[in-house]
Amino acid sequence: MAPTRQRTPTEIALIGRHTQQRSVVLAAFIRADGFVGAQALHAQLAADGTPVGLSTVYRTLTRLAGAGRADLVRDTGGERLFRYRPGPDHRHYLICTECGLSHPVDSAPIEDWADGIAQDSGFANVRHTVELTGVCPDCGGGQAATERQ
Amino acid sequence: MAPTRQRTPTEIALIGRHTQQRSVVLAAFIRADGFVGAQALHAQLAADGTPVGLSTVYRTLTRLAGAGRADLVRDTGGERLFRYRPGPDHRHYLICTECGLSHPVDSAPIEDWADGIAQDSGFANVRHTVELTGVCPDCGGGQAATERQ
DNA sequence: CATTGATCTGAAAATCATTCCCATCTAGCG
DNA sequence: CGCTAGATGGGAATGATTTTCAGATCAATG
Ligand SMILES: [Zn+2]
Ligand SMILES: [Zn+2]
Ligand SMILES: [Zn+2]
Ligand SMILES: [Zn+2]
Repeated sequence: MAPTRQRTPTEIALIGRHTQQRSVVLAAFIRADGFVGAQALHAQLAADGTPVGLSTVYRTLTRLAGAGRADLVRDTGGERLFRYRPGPDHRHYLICTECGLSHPVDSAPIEDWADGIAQDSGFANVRHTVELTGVCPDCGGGQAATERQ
Repeated sequence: MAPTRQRTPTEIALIGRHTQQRSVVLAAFIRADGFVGAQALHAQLAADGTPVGLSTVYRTLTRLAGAGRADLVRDTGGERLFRYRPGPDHRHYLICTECGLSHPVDSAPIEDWADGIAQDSGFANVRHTVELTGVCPDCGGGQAATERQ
């Protein structure tokens, strides 16, 4: 194997000590470029010839999410899917339930709305989760029906 | 025990055959008046002296959700929480993370926004999940900080 | 460099919600 | 009253995530 020089991504500083495994996990996570599950990432790492323990993958992703560098959703099966978030920005996605394609949406109206609710309600520390799911044009055969959960 | 005549809630017709267990589960579910997990409902039923199998509780709640008579969210631990929905209406709540108090919010702006996204994106069958959580005035001691997930 | 205490890793075991299996009931219909 | 598709329940199975903990690594220090 060629001696791959590891960079030291600044993200790692956010989540503790710098290690080989974290470098590799982070790199693969970024490369994934979309929502990935811990298990899938673990499998990918093994396939790439840089195996890392499943626990370590979980720990790394969980910490990244905690540090605000990863978005987190749950698929319908209850599995957690992570998505790398380069900056501190906050956004929402429309995700295809068939192929996983994720598509950022303009969420300014939501942010304003949520901020307004927070103000009016008297609740403290108001957070929101907004998920949009659907079937993308490539996957959906036909007519566009819009339903509400 | 007094012979409790069972009504036949119309909801049950939506999800199949009418049984004692379904009556009892549905009654407890409605009485719960807020988000409940299947396990909690199962425990409640046992405490009420009308034990029902856990599988049956799961089946009943799942079917109600399928029939559109229950809202469904996941708590941070991955557990599914159900909430009885009397009519076909659709709404969103601001839920206190401390005491569980849920507070309906005006979601018209969200609905419009989501509908707009659905239109523009070309995605079919677009659904949305919107959850607001915070600490209600009774539970929160002090100043109101608003964070974004 | 060598030392050393704090951290990290990973394989296996433990958790825990949810689903599956299947022998046994029962609602609903004639 | 029978009959049968549908329903029940308890225990086993599943599957994602977490915990455990002994040994490996890191980074700071002398
Ligand atoms: Zn798609
Ligand atoms: Zn937002
Ligand atoms: Zn409260
Ligand atoms: Zn809505």
